[in-house]
Amino acid sequence: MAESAGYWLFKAEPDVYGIGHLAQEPQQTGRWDGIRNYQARNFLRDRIRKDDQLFLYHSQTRQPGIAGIARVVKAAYADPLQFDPQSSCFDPKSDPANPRWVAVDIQLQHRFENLLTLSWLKQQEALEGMVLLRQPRLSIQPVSPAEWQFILQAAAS
DNA sequence: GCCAACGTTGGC
DNA sequence: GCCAACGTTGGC
Repeated sequence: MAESAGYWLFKAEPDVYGIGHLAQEPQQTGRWDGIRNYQARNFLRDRIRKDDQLFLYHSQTRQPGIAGIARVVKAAYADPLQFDPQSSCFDPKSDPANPRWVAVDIQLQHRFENLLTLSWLKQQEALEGMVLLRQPRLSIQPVSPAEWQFILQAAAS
């Protein structure tokens, strides 16, 4: 049986690396690295596939919310930052033969004209079950097909 | 395996 | 900057 592409939400701090930075990259494609939380890592490593789609969510900013859509163009591979002693994401305990942390590459697909704000998302009955609202600190999280469709429709209108 | 101490996230 | 929620660490 063919498995349909998955839907996800990735959090970004727009001051550090947000949708604006991704838009500047060649082919609007960038590496999603620096994930250092096991639950998020497990989604990245074990569940996220090439061609899955994701919402880019801006956190740690004056107006948090969903800024646009991207697509996974390369599935999980070892995050190079974990082996770079200069990096704030350096992990001396990660074994190169069995890397602890992974990255994926994503390509920007669409930047919403208007941010779908967190306060708006919270008001939608259809989104009551969203992981974003139930587990606010998880940086990589699944989105249900119904939630995905609902948000896409709202962004288009 | 428990749990206290500490660190991080992220909305406000 | 504050603080609640949650994750990680390390002694025992």
